[in-house]
Amino acid sequence: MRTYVKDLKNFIGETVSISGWIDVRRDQGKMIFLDFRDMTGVVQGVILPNYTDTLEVGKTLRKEFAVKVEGKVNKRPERNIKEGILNGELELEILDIKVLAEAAPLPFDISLSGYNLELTTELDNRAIVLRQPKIQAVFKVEETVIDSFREFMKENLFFEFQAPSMVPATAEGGAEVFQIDYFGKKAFLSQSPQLYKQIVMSAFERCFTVNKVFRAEPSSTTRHLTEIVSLDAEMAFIDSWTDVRDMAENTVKHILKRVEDKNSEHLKLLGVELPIMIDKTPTLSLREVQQKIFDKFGRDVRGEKDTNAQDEREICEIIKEETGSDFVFIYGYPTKKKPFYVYPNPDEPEYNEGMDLICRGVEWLSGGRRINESKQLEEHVKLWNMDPSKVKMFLEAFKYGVPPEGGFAFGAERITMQLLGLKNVREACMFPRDMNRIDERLTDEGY
RNA sequence: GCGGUCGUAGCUCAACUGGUUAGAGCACUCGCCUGUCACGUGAGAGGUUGCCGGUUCAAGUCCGGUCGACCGCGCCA
Repeated sequence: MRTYVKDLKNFIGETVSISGWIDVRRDQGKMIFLDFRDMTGVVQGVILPNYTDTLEVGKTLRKEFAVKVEGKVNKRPERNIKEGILNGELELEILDIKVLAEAAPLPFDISLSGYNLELTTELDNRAIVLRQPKIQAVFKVEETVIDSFREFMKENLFFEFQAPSMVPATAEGGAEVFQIDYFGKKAFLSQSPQLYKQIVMSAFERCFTVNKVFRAEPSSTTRHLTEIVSLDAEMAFIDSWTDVRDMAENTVKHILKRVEDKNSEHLKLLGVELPIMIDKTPTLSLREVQQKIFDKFGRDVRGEKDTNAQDEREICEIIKEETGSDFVFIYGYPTKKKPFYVYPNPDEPEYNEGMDLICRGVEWLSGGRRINESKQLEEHVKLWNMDPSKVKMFLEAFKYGVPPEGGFAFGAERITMQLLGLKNVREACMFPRDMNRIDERLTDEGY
């Protein structure tokens, strides 16, 4: 019967069997200390001087050997108690060790304190690095982000569906897409489930999807990947785009709360403070944002059709100072600058009711109200120079009574990156794909 | 795609304005060590300084090219 390392405190005085990896070996000559790590934690084991056979085995053990250990759970002598760590008050008196698998010498230090790699080394050695506690912490936080998104959506009666990854034509026209050979014909990898979630919304009222999307942007930056996890939501029967904003805000709030609750140990390990979302997240129009940047920094971006990276950093700085919020919603972009389905403000049709949520200078989420009227939608398709036959199924959905609606989407990797203050989105993605890497580095000669 | 910075041991880094045999920590190998917890300690092994060419009495260091990395911008959600 296997005992998990985290439960050892319930077995003081008893003999147990644990399985795990050797974290560290500290060889004292006549006695050997071994730290064992399983998925639940770490415990110190000791081979005492009178176990001569086991000591022989102990001499041959190295880091990361997978082992099965029989031992007696003892309270530590008073002077050897380590405060504040798991199993600091106990240790395992090792009776027998069976090697399940030997490990080659590690190419670098993966211990908690010794780990220090360049990003490219980290990615070139992903399989090994995944054993490092801080790296594991990042992905456990990401797991919570995705779980809690799903959880909040379901609490609010959103229906989860699976969006397709292979699509017939570019959905929005904007971003670059990957073309695939589809039985000798052209198909594409989906860059967004946008049109599908609107179709599903038209029948299910509220829906969401967690799925992979692909972008062939030739963008080599700290926040672009070619394959990302998109968290998408869409809801019908809204009164205003602000209903969508509120839902987005509450979703993010829920995610922050869950991460705080479930990952406190991981956050501590990574030494990060979560961004602060105040009760009512400040909401500004694009023009208000540009005016504020002008007033504060004297940099005139008034009249620009969108925010750039510097604008986003500066407006976050201003809002943080004014309100304490790390988040800000920006709405009211030039209609022509956004996709065809975004709803134009009826009072001022050259501006739309699309919105972005910016946090600490980086975009987290985008969304807004969509056009729900069939005729207006068809007009926009023409105005955007799109071929109506390419979005036939989409347009059809809107012919049969679709109420005012909207939605939002965000990237799981970017959120994780931002939550944890990571400098590069690749750190928030277990197997990142970018222009120069698909697990292996891509070169002109190979692959 | 453009610009900046960089490329030295398995990993992380050092080597002042060009100047002896390119160093350190960790990891690795062989010893010593009965309370360590990043154990300590003695010794050893490990390098075509990314690659190609050039300048110079002399190049890790300077120049040109090339490949690669990181950062910023552009593009993009």
